[in-house]
Amino acid sequence: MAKHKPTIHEVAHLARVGIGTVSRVLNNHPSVRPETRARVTEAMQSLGYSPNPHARRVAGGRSYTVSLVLPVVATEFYNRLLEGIEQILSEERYEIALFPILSSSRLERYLESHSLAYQTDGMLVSSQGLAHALPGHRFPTERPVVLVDAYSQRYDSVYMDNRLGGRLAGRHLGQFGGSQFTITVEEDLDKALGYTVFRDRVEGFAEGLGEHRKSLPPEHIFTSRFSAEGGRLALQHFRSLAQPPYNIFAGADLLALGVLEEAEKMGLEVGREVRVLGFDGQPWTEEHGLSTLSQPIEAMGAEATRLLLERIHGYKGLSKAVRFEPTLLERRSTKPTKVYAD
Amino acid sequence: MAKHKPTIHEVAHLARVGIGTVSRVLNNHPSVRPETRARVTEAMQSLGYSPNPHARRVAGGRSYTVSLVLPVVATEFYNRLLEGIEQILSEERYEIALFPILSSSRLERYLESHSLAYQTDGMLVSSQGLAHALPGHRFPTERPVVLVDAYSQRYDSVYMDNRLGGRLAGRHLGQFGGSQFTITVEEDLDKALGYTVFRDRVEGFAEGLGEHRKSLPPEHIFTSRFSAEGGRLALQHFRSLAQPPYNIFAGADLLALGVLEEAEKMGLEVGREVRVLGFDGQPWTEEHGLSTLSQPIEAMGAEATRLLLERIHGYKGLSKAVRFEPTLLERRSTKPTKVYAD
DNA sequence: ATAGCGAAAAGAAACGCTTCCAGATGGGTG
DNA sequence: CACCCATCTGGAAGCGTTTCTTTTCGCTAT
Repeated sequence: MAKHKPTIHEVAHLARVGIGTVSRVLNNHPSVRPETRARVTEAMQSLGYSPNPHARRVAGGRSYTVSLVLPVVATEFYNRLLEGIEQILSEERYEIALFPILSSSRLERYLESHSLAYQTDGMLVSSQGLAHALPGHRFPTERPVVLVDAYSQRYDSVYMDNRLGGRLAGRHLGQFGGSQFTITVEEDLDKALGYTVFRDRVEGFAEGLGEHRKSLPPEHIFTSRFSAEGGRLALQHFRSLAQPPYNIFAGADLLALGVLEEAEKMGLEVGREVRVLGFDGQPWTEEHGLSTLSQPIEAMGAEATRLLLERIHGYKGLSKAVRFEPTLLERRSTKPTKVYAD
Repeated sequence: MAKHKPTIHEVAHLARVGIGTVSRVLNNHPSVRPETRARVTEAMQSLGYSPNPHARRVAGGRSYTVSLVLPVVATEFYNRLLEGIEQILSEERYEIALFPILSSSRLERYLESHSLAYQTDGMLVSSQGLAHALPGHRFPTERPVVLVDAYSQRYDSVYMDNRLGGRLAGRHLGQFGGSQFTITVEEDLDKALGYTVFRDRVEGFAEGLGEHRKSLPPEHIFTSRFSAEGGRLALQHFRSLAQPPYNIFAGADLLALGVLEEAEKMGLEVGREVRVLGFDGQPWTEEHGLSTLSQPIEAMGAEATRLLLERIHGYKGLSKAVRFEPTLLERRSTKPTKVYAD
């Protein structure tokens, strides 16, 4: 633990080059001889040097840091999104600064133009509502902004086609006999953020069922908070409405997990008496044999990051929107028994 | 929206002073005549000037930014904690940089010494486990660190006495007739963070009941995830074990809310057949008439921040620990009917 | 050999601030 | 009235980088 962080000068001295050369190595400037570059890299290693981002920012106007503004509902969704984002950023040696929105008052604070969020090279914003809450739908910054899991005309955006996911769910579950149900999440907490995620999934589900000439009665929609226990209550409720088999499209894997737990407790056979389909494609769904609509969340985060870096590097083209599609993973929880003709 | 952010030079020019004076005004240096100070302040106002934190950091070694490392389980607890912290920081014109730990891999990344988390003037760390996970229980930084809602010998810390809270719960509910129950939260998600919060509360509860010569049978402890629905399942479960009245100590207000919801659905009278006591003292408990153990969370955050700023300003004393106590708020949900003699 | 050229490297200037030192100002004193 | 001291103020130096200009070097073409 050196008391004193090594500077570019010490690296330069040790590698017997000028400070300019060290800087060029840091910034991957092409005109450094490979042999010189190696010497500098080695010196940096041996000194444990890492560049001071504040100095870089002052001198070059770039901090090699990107802001990520996101509502933290601490779901695995954001975990995985972050995973995808950090993957790309670390490859490019960028740092990430997180700005979680926990309340709307916090949101407002982030919109003030002197906020730290704007002191970085660019912003990734993951919140539909945030983009809309702003005057003129723009952020008070000249730096690039990319929206993740949200859509805007002004900025580049990447988003998940939740409605399609719902439709796939309807097509899949619609093939089975028995009643159709769905569990959705109350948008209460997220209303400030303008979520339509779960609504889109339910609407898509109804459409998908329609392709089988089946419909979704309003009382077959159970609204819950975002928790496994919500899924358990949902199954209890459905059981009071109809006889097995139950076909249940859960708006999230976590809800589906609750359904599985409760089915087991009730002694209902999963895959026959209770069929349940989740949404998200969480890693743990596999071990539970849970069918799910897998979302390429990491890929979405990665793509957003690539778009942002492209802008940071000076790309000026028109803003574009990239759509991602969920895909169906069929597992035991919706095993297609010989019931359907085909 | 000026393209160009005003600098200290422009402020100096407009106020007809030197840059040194402007800097002194910024840093509240005493030796500036009030009249000069006013002129400078006015110039800053009219230019919309705000100092560049990166430049301040490079020049003075201080960035007026504090890191907050915390596990984001997006509970209102952290919301309120942040509230208390930001209150103090904004008074002192400090900024805050948040480092939410969403997974343990992220945790490790934050421990690397070049991480952005260490580029600030000090750290507030809210995670028991984090402090212990470190080699030698120290963070790789020379800058001050203060622990919030955690305890350590090496650093200043402020913490909540959860066991006392449980004891208060036991003393209160123990006075009533009927069976005693508690709902606790599985520590699964938080095990990496070394939570003992909920365990402490349950242990305290048993102690408090002991003062009434009552005990807490293991099967009267329901373990749930952190959700309102968990409280509903808990009440269902308790009902299968015993007749009313039920006295329920919920480890969190959110769980207690579920109990209230389910009691209403079951047609059980709250305050007589079902008595429930929450923990946290969330603002919304009042409108629900929910008794709760109120935690001075904001005060705890504020105190931690004060300790940190004190260290940043150079205080070198021995590390201290400040304990905060929950207090009982009695509301309808545990209305003491004439049942008890006193 | 030598002029000429392009590539690579050195080092000065600049980024926006803090800090320090020297200079200016003004009032009190002998 | 000269002198001294305390109080304020101006601006140069410096923080750790990037970037631009200048210098150096190693070749090729004459």
